[in-house]
Amino acid sequence: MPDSLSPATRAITIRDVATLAGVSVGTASKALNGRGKLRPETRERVTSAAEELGFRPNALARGLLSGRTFTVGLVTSDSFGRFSIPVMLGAEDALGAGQMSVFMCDTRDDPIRERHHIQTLLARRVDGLLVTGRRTEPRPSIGSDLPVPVVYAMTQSTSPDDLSVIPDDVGGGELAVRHLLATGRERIGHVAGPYRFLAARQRVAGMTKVLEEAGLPLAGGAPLHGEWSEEWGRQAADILLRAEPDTDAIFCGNDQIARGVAETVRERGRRIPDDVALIGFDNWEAMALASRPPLTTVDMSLGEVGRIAAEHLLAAIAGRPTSGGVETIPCQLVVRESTGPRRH
Amino acid sequence: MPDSLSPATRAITIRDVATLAGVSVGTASKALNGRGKLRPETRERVTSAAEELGFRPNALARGLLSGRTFTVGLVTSDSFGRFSIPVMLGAEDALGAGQMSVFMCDTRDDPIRERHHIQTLLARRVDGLLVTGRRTEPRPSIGSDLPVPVVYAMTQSTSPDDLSVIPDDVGGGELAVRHLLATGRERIGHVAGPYRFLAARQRVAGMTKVLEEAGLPLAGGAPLHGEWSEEWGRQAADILLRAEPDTDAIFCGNDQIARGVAETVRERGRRIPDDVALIGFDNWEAMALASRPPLTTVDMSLGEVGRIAAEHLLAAIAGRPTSGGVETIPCQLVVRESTGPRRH
DNA sequence: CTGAAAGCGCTAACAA
DNA sequence: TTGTTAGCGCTTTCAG
Repeated sequence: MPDSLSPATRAITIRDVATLAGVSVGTASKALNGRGKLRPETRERVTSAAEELGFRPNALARGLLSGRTFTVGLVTSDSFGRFSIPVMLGAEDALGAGQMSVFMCDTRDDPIRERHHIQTLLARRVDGLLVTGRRTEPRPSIGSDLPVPVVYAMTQSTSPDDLSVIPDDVGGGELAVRHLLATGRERIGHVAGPYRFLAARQRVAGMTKVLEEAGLPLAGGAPLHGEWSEEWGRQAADILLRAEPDTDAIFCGNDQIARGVAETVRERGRRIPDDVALIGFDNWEAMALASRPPLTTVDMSLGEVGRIAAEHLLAAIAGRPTSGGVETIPCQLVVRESTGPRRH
Repeated sequence: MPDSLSPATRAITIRDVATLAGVSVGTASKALNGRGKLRPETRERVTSAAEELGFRPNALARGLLSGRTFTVGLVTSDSFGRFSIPVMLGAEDALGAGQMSVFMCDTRDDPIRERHHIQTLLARRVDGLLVTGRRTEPRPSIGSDLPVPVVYAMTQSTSPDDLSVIPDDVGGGELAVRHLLATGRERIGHVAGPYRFLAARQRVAGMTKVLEEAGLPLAGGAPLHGEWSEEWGRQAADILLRAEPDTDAIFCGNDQIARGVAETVRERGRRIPDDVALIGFDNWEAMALASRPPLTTVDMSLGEVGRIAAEHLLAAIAGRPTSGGVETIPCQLVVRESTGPRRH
């Protein structure tokens, strides 16, 4: 029975190309890879034969031979969520430039699944692994004796031997408050995310540092910790404005909180930013732009986090490993209409 | 010089296992794969040798030999966006169950990049391709003579020979309006997304069908088309309520529009849902839950879309292809507080 | 029941 | 300059 119609036709091999060009496979290989000494005309014959047949070398065979597959595994515990996606895009960018393909695996926060995925990826002989997460909290290392380099992005390993790349939340907090100070605010409050989040605590730390340098107290005395939600923003704004009616700026733990705060501030008849300036965190555009007014916010440069992590991984794969430790990527201030000078 | 410390040590091969077990590689292979007839004791010796060495068969070698790699390529033009992600998760679910690993590629909407990614994936000998998008609009086929099966998810191919799986937007529109009718509404308006989106037009079609069946006119006479934004929702609600002050329900093209509509409705002193019921589309939880009140909405079951598409792909890979055409996946109504009976 | 050998598609030595 | 050969790690005949 003949190999029927279309989708089952055998793939083109270099032997087909060699035959069509009237040379041996070895010669064809050299011609296609620009190796060795060949008569230009021969090279040309092979090239066009390959072109004509639509030849694409079998990556499996190459990988088997060379020990390099030009693939990396991207293991995420964030179910491709809001934070890991920009990280992945940045990583894909850097890896794509290096001709690497990416295996994506979602662990659903399950250590068993994680181990299984890593085993599978190693069996596929990936050249390296990128581990991403949703939170910057330290997590257990995926292993210290793996046969390929590993870089953590948007999450950090508890092991100091591993390399982790995360956003600089402390710096982000500093950036936010410096901006508020620069626009003349002096009674600044802070509505934070849950205390159990490292990111929330670090943003507080950055803020505190800048306020202390400026010799200013925090409006309300202490940061208000709650959920990362608009609802919490609404509640907290109520609490804060009741306790400190002359608050003239509020730094919010994320954009959702900021949006909730904005609603309450407006409902209480204060103008933004004329009476109260507002700054968020994350630069989640769907939130920040739809808020009234659009939010000034801190962007964590997640694409950069992914890109840098991927570049470290590529370097390690190329035999130039970065030593272990945590690398933080600076945040960027994105100024919109919710901050500006006071107007009475 | 000895093979130094950890990360560069050669991977374990089946030959190592065979040697340790004191058998030939052929025997080891049979033992590990449960093939042929072996003395149980031999099988056991091999198994534990493999265990001891932490042997993982080289997937490249297997793929080279068998012609099956147990990988698929997932090509997205949505930059891992809000719509393609749930689709991918659903797909990964189905594929993972089939022991398939997934190569992720983002085309950034660039046909050149797309072709390049597909070539690369084919060179890697993926067993199949999944193409996803952000819009349900027909798009050019990625090719009719590819050596592997292809399924489109959350986007459709212009070619009737290709299989596409998309959400049933018409049905979603019907679902929404039927729910409004069931809660006793009779003056229903519609704030839609941009007319250039197929999804927007299909939701209108579903709505129209149900209203006609019920013999009711559309409040405002025609759907109001605009951007998929809160801002448009605010504007459109103003227009609609001015033109038809006794509107008692508004079906919105998506959750962002609904949220904008909600704000305006409240600002104009109407209660939701007592005076005006509101229903959104997408079930984007960050939006739908933060809206006041939380939005009843239509969920497109994107996870299902991805899962079903992946299952068709697996079936095709297994030699049982589904014939070409478009398969639509039903939407689900998610009832929250923005709809309910009228109360005067 | 087990071992030896061939071969998947490719590249790199070595011969011619 | 080109062809031949060996071998990457594995599975699968086919002998023993």
